[in-house]
Amino acid sequence: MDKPNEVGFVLKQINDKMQQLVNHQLLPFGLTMTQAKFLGFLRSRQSVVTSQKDFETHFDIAHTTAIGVLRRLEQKGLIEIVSDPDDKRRRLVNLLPAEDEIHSQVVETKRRIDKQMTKNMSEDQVRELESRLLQLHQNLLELDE
Amino acid sequence: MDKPNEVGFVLKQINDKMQQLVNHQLLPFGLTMTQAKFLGFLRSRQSVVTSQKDFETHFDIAHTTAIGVLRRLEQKGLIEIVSDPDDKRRRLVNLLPAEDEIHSQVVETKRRIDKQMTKNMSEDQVRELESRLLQLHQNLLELDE
DNA sequence: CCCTTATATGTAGCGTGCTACGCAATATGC
DNA sequence: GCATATTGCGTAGCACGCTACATATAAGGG
Repeated sequence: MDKPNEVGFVLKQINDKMQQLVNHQLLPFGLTMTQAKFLGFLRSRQSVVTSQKDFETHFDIAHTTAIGVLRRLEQKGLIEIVSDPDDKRRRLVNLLPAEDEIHSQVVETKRRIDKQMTKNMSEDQVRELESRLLQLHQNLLELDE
Repeated sequence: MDKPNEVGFVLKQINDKMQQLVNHQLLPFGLTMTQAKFLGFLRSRQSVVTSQKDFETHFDIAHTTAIGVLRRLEQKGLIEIVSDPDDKRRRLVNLLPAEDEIHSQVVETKRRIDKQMTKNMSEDQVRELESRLLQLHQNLLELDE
């Protein structure tokens, strides 16, 4: 019998561990990995009006997932969610000043862990890894029709 | 500003999509990806007595997570959980005959998705990818003390 | 213009990760 | 042998994925 593919197994192990570590390191800021990523995305679009839908599209998640994360960020006073007067279906998401105070530390934390993950690989190797992973992701999306 | 590391982002995208696809393909059997992995592990140890603790160790998960998954498998009549007479702290997990009936189809499903994930890579490239991922995993475990 | 369809958001409820905390049984140290 | 530490399992409760179903608004077709 041919050796079973270990890639899927390892991918999950890595993902779980990464999330666990990032969550732990973000504890001082009262944030989770997902919440930090949401804030990072929002910040990258500071000049663009952003609705809940944009989070779903960017992260490829179910809309209900986005609602939950955004609600928690709102409760922490880091964002506000307001109705769009031009399209009453849409709910727009805005950063609040409170996010400014933690932003740079959160970014630094994420950068530190990213560095550690690939610390003993050359730039070329990281690029190679990244492209293989994107390929793999593409293969999965195909199955999704 | 240097380009942020995309590896972590893509890893999560892949993992979410993989889980979603596997869960969908296992729907006919009433199983989830995690449940199928638990059954696979249990089957690989048919000659060895296996306790709940062994699942925690093998998958590197919190013991509470294992309890939940095992309980659902028990409710489906695929496994049984019994006390160890030699060490009353331990709870032993046994496969039930009902699992036999779906086993081969579940394995085939997992193999099919594994194949698809790496379909346009050579054996060498898959091995290379796997070793990079293991390295990355190791780097994360270091941070974990 | 109305009717239908598509879009954006919402609630409810589940699976699987986690932490915090507690109990009982075993192992260990003096 | 007894006190203490460790181990294995348990409950409770949270975050974040998901699906199924519902609602309101907007867009489009005739």
